[in-house]
Amino acid sequence: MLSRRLGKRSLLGARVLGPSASEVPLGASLPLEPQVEVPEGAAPQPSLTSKDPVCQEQPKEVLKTLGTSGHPQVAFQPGQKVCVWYGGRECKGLVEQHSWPEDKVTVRLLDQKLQICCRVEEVWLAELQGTTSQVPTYRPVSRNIDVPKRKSDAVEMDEMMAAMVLTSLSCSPVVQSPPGAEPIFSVSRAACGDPWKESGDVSDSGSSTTSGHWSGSSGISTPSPPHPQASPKYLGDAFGSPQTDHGFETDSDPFLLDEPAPRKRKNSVKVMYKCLWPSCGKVLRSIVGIKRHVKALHLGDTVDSDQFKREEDFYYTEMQMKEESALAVAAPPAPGTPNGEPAPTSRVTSPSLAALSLPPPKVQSSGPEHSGLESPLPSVALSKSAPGSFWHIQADHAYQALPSFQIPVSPHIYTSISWAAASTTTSPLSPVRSRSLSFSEPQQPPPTVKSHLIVTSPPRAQSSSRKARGEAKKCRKVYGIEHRDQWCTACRWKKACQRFLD
DNA sequence: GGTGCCGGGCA
DNA sequence: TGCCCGGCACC
Repeated sequence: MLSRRLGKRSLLGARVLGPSASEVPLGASLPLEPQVEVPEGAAPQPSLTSKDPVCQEQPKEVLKTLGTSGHPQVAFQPGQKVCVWYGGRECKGLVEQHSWPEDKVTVRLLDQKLQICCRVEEVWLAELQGTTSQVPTYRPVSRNIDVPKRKSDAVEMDEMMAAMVLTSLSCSPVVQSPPGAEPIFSVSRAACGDPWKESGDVSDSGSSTTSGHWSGSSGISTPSPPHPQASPKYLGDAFGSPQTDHGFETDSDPFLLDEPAPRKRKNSVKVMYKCLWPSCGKVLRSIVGIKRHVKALHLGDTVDSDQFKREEDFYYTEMQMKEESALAVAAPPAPGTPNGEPAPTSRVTSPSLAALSLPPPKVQSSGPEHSGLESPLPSVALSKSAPGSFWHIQADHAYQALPSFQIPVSPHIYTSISWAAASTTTSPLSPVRSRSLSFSEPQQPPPTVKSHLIVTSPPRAQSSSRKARGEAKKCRKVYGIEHRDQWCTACRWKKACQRFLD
């Protein structure tokens, strides 16, 4: 499960070049190979020769990124009946010529009176069709995943969004492909006619791949395209409007209306989730939202097969960004300015890492949620006025800011924080009294550990959540309600009195 | 019921 | 962050 999750969650898995079909059986997990190899190795260029004008009419549906690493091929004989993928469907034809050095087969289509030139792996014997053992190594459907037809301007958005995704992923320790890889890919894809664009309606009926989303064969393996039944709103949102498709979405997302917005009172680090779907990059604030986004927009809502369940888990990544960065993200960068790319300040987990780090939102919540008294802040330098009021000021400051370990009771006497019982018989404002502070010490283990350190600690409240009522008089009692203005700030705010600490 | 104060809302 | 208050537990 985990391995599967890791593999799926990996963005590399979203768009990687795996070995050819002969090297990896169908259904096997894809190896993590940087996508940057696309332009280098098996050239993702048309697999057909350009010498034959007919070849230039080769259907663009045919995936053009087949690996050429020499896997065994069938030797086609002239006149042999074969099947070839053409025009989005299988066509029967006769082998005209099989050029071994080029691994090309010239096939004359029977029904279209055409002669096409294609790779060996794109051709399979007609008489073997239907037998599983001889399923041709090239099945376009399994490698060229359906993508809905796009408008022409979608190409620009593709590049932009791809750059966004890649930029964010460039921080990943797993992905090390240079940032230029993705644009190269996009450009080449666009240059070669954008096979995504025209292959949207290719049926997957003949494919026996495991999930339909992932191909075990070579070539540009991409996840399944947006489901054609996805709501038009989201289709338009994701593909139609570059202005709004920077992947940033606030809680106005109707999908998120039913989930509580995370408290942003104290958390400075915000966890956001970014869709890793190619050319999407949508960023949502909640895991549920991103899952729904992936599911609804990319995987398709109506898919009910088990193989698609929780598939959306693998198409988003977790980002932790500072609050201001998150706000900056909320404002879409100007189109065409790559520097407007949201820069997660903390980290961007690769999909695989994100899988390990889930559930993420609690990661760094401990610090801000702690009360100020438990925060290991440095001593607050105080330059207060009269020594007589020093304690008062210090006490009040202790609530508003943070007390140091040694609280100056007077200019010469410091009271160390301890759990020792305080003498309540002394005058509350005596500058020489010994005082103990009952609030928790910073940088200390939980009270269970502390309790054995101080034998004389007063009985604490059994409830750890609520502080025991102190024995000392509080401002309310000392000054009375009529002199509320003389109370310490904490008392005025109905907080734990910081002037008459227990 | 009075009091202390935690938790949370609001500006 | 400062200020305020509801509500709860303790006395």
